[in-house]
Amino acid sequence: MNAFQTRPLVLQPRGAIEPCSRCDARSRSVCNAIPDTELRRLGEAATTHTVASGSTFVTEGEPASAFFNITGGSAKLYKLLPDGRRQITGFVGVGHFLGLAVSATYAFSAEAIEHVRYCRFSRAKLRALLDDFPAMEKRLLQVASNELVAAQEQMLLLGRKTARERVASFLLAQSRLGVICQTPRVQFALPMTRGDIADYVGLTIETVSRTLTKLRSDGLVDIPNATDIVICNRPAMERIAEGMT
Amino acid sequence: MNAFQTRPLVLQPRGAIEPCSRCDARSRSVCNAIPDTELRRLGEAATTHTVASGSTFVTEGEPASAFFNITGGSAKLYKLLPDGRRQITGFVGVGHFLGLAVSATYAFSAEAIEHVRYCRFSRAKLRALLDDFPAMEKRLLQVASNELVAAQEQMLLLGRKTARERVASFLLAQSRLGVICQTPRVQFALPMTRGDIADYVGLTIETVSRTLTKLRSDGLVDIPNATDIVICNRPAMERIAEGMT
DNA sequence: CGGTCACTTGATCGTCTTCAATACCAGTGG
DNA sequence: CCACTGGTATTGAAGACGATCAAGTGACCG
Repeated sequence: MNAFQTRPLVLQPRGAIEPCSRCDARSRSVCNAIPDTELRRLGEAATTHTVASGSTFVTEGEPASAFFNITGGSAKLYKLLPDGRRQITGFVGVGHFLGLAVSATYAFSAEAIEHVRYCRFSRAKLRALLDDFPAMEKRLLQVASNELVAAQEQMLLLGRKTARERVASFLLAQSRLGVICQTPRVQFALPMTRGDIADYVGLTIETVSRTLTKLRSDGLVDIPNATDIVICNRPAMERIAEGMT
Repeated sequence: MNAFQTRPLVLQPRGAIEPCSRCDARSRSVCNAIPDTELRRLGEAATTHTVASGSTFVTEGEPASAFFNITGGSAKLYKLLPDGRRQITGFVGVGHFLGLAVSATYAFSAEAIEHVRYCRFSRAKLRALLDDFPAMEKRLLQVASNELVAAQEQMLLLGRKTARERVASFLLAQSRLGVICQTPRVQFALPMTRGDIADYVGLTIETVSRTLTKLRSDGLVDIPNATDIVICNRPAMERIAEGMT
């Protein structure tokens, strides 16, 4: 289940090639708490990196030396049990901030599922930034609060929902992120594999696959290919996701 | 499963009877980010309340008008599905801070499992406090980060662990909070019911009960009565909790 | 084309749930 | 003192949902 792990390849001073002022992630990330006039400070605190799909760029249990801000692509965060069982705790995209843990080691691993670009802040430099820009700390607290709410929602899914409800909930959540076209039907892409979905919603690959085909045969979704999904009947899907069937 | 809901009974200005300087919770809560000289500010921002066991003092979906700081007793936080399925997302005790959600409504309900005392801060007053004491905001961010780590651990439990592993993990986590006596054996109390435990670890009451008796017959725990637990073999329990059986 | 990989589909199995009965304990009132 | 009650926990038997094991399909790529 775990792809062969490679290390990040590129490493450059942040401001050199792609200043924060032109960053795709800025509008969606905590960085927008820092005023335009101070963007150089921000740029100088970070280094940019890119990793290929399948690369692990954060490893659970290793010393938590830095924080990360995703500026391109998407990744999965996960925890492992010693025998290899895996729980994906979240998928993260552009603008997401990683590694806030207070403890000395990372509590999760992160692996790119698409080519990922990110900024890396050492603990010390982020600390200095936060001290100078309390607004950024406020934003981080907001972000963390929202993630906590999402985590509780996911606990409800993992602890109490059926396979059908889990898959429906997952599809709806994904549809809210990356919509491709929005007629009455809502189409969007699933950048992750069935195995990733399974490890996220606490099922097996086979059950995810079977559940998707069942949803299709029930006329609730369309699956033009393995990576694209169309929700044909959103209200019905929402009822399913909440267990109201 | 949900007890009849009553409303909080007592409501008094915080400083009037029990100043923050003598608060049991202070050392364990975010309040300790506020210097002694400013404690009056803190006291005036809050009102104190007490609720009996079984009372719901935060309700999912209602307008999120305030934040809470537990100063006595313990409570459970949970989410419900429309058909009554319940997921307890956490048990909280003295010093715990509740209600950080950014959204307009509470994302969870809170019900006392022992007689609970708490301080209530209106959003506006907490906002003012945080603006004046950035150290408190820093502490909140730390707390939120730690809770996020705990939430991920719980996702691993709910998504990937067996019944035996879940119960063992739960007992170990509880043992780290309220130890009564610590010989080689570790005894502690479980203030919550079997039903609460079940809804926390994503099982049924029956499975929790059966699993506990199995752990006892395996000589791993002792169960002098329904509310007390003794872990007889902690290393073995830790291996079980991590799936290394 | 052969190989790999992701996905799908089928058949069987096992863990946990469900349903049901019983035990237990504290509180209440005859 | 004891029967009665309501809530909680334990235990047993049967059943279901999802896991596991296994085979087959299709896309992509050297």
